Amino acid sequence: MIRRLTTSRVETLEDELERQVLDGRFTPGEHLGEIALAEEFDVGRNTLRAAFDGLVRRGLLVKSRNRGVFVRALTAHDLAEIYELRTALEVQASRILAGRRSVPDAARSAYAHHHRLGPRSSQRVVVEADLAFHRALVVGTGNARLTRAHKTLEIEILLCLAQLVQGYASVGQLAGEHDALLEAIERGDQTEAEAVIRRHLENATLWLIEHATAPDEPLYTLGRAAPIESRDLG
Amino acid sequence: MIRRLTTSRVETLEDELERQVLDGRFTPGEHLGEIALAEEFDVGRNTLRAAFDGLVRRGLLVKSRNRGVFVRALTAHDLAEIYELRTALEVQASRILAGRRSVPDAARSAYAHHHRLGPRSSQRVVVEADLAFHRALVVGTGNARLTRAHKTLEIEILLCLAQLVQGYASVGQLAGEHDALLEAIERGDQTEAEAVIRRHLENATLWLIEHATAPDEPLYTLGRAAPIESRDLG
DNA sequence: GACCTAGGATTGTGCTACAATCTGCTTCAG
DNA sequence: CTGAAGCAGATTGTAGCACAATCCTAGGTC
Repeated sequence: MIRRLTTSRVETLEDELERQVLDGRFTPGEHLGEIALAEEFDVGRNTLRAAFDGLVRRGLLVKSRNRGVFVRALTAHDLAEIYELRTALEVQASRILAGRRSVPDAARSAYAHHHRLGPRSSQRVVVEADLAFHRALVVGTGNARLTRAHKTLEIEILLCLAQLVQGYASVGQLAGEHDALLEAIERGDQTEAEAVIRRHLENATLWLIEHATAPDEPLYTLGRAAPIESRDLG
Repeated sequence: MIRRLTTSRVETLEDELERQVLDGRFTPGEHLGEIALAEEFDVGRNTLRAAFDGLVRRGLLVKSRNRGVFVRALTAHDLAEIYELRTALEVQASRILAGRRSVPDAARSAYAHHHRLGPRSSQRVVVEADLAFHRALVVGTGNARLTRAHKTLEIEILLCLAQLVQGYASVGQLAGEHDALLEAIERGDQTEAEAVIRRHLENATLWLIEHATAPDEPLYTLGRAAPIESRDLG
């Protein structure tokens, strides 16, 4: 794989903004002004706008013509949508892997790492370990498009966790289900693998929605209201 | 649903470029120069670049730093990837619909429209009718993210058809399988619905790959070679 | 209280300038 | 003749300005 030696200003900015949004620097629905931010990051307005575009397409921001971009405010409904799509992707990945009877090495080590975590680990670490396991399954298929779609979802999941859910399922519960999945894949049992991952994600959905703090409607901030519709998710 | 009254220049340009690429104005791998195209469409370089960005993220173009954008050259491998992802999405959609025992009205009328086509219909019409049926299923779930992902794939499928497959499966074959799917959804039989759509798409994949003209490697045009890697699909 | 209007603020778009980088050609050593 | 090094031209990357288009708010009128 060929890698570029330099990264463009836009990409750097995009990553930095993503980090700040996921870290909760901005409140959900907050308006991001071009001029102030371009000045803060010391980039041109063009560059900032390009970075905005990227984050809009990744679902972290929403854009409203002539009003600017806003931090996406997610709802329990979004959570449900995200997990439906996630289920679609991971079911397919599990079936593909089971069809080959091959558990990716990365998935095995991600499983071990996750399983090793104790109850004292921070939520951040647990979440990342859990996601890493699931990611490894998808990446293991070798399908770049499947992987890209999953990556987009991961980011949205992190945004959900930042905005409307605190806490996370216990390591023990998750690891048990992960184990069952790996076992089914190893046996080449596609039907069972699908059933296991489906149940696993359904459990996760129920848990998350139950622990979601926000109602079904987004929380608007004072001042400018977040837009109703964005072009790419409408 | 709220719609904007005006469309931005970037969006217009993006749609126009998409149309031209799918219509085969450019050859796969062809380099698109900023200055010439900005002049042709009578827009600023900024605007054109924004449109490029959109098409890159939609997978129609690939971008290479300091070299510009190129028309994406698809291969049989891409075709396989696309259909794996498509299967993931449509399986999930079928299951959701079967879980509700509800066939969307749009799917029913799309089915009727497609079924009504004769052997004299142009390929373009048949393809669009077939896609419309599948699209209706996904849209019918009401999941905007599922829908968005599917829409992206539709565009890539059209690009595949333009670049490396001629012809299309017969209406009779497809309609029969569509009918079986609707029937399973109506009965609320999730397992059967999944099995039917899986088989249907697998058949389609095999047919397409068999009829693909290009080998597994992309065809490069003379002059500037298309880039190896793009950021979003790497 | 509902509606209309003016003003201020922000984004949308085009243009120019210059830096960064890639590509291809020329040159030169072996 | 082959291949590496370096130079020159062309294209993209980024910043900054100017002005048009649009939106939001506030204030006034009925």
